Amino acid sequence: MSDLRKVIIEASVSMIAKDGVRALSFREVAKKAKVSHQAPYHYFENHFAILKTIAEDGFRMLAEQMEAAAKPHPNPLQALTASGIAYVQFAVEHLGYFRVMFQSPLISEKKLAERMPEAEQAHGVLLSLAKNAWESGVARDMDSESLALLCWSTAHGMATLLTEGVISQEKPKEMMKIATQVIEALSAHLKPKPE
Amino acid sequence: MSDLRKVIIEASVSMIAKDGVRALSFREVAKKAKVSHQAPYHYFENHFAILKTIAEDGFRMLAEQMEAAAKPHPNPLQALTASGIAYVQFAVEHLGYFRVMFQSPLISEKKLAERMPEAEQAHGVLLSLAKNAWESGVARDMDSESLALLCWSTAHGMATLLTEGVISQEKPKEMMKIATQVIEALSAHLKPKPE
DNA sequence: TTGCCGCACCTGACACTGTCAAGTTAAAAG
DNA sequence: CTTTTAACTTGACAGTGTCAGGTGCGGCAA
Repeated sequence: MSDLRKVIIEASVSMIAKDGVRALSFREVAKKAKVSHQAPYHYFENHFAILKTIAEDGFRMLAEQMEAAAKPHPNPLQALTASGIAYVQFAVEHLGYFRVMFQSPLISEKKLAERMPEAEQAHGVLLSLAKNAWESGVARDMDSESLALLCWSTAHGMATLLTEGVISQEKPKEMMKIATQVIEALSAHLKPKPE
Repeated sequence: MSDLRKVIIEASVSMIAKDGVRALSFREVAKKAKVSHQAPYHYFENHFAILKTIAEDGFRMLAEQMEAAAKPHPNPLQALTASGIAYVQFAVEHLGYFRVMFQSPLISEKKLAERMPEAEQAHGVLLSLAKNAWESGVARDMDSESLALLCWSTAHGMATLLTEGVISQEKPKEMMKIATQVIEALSAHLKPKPE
């Protein structure tokens, strides 16, 4: 992989993490990389193409991080919970990627999975964790897809509220404390009650 | 209130609902309103100012819609649940406003409430609904602020996943069916168990 | 009636943006 | 030694936000 290509992606991601998707500027990126304003076009056809690349990489990273977080837990509900916390952690640590994945204009076009297998794969990780939890007796009043969607919504909402500074503008550590608390509270209420 | 001002806001909101916050263009708006490219500057100091106005209006509308949805329910948990569904409905019906409220660059600056009393007020509605529910015996394993945050996260996550087309690109009616199902599932798990 | 004020706009210019077209230059391939 | 190709560069264009400076016109004091 070319060096400049990597520099361009890194600069773009950090610009987006700092000031939002809107703030991405090819010319600014080129300036940072000390190349001409057209150099980025050698690696990416246009604005849209770099966002797509970033989103694909992001979904790959997210899937990895969720799986890694779930792995050590033999209890399926605990595994699901841990992956939810990892989801928020990914958003906090890789805000640039996260914003592109869920805020960029490439989202609102067609079904996400169809045009991005990486997103489908990350979704698959969630679905299988939810299915395991459901089969172990969690939330039997709904189906496992609904359980997955409930968990996803909560984690995703938490992630966006925290990273977009709606709740507060704390340090990452503070953010994770809040997120962990909320997600574990949800988990506690999903746990089947022993009779 | 001036006529042109209203036209400018409406055109901006519809542009943002269609193609995202990034797609807002003062000059395009001016073209739509059939005025010169500088006319909008008579009502809004700059790009930022119109986003702020839209966000303020949006938070006012959201608070109203949540309160109205909760009002008819004597049961506090049902009231909280209804306001959660209303939250998603607001996002679906007023996507332009919703995006500005939570995606625009004015978010990630300082604590939201400090610079926008309207947002603080909407937050107040949520807090009081959650407090009522908590006092009626819901989710006693956490405090009422955490309950509020859990509900907010779920509703907000649901709203963004649906409106940004991550889950699917269905008709509004379909979206609301999914959202209602998920939020009521959460509600069912929060309900105190009769011994 | 006249002169002036200020509101609600307009015209023009500037720097900046994405992107098309057309070089350049140095290494690899034949 | 020529030709091709990869990795860029320079130049130009339309579109953008926004500053500076008009313009016309209704209202109002003299």
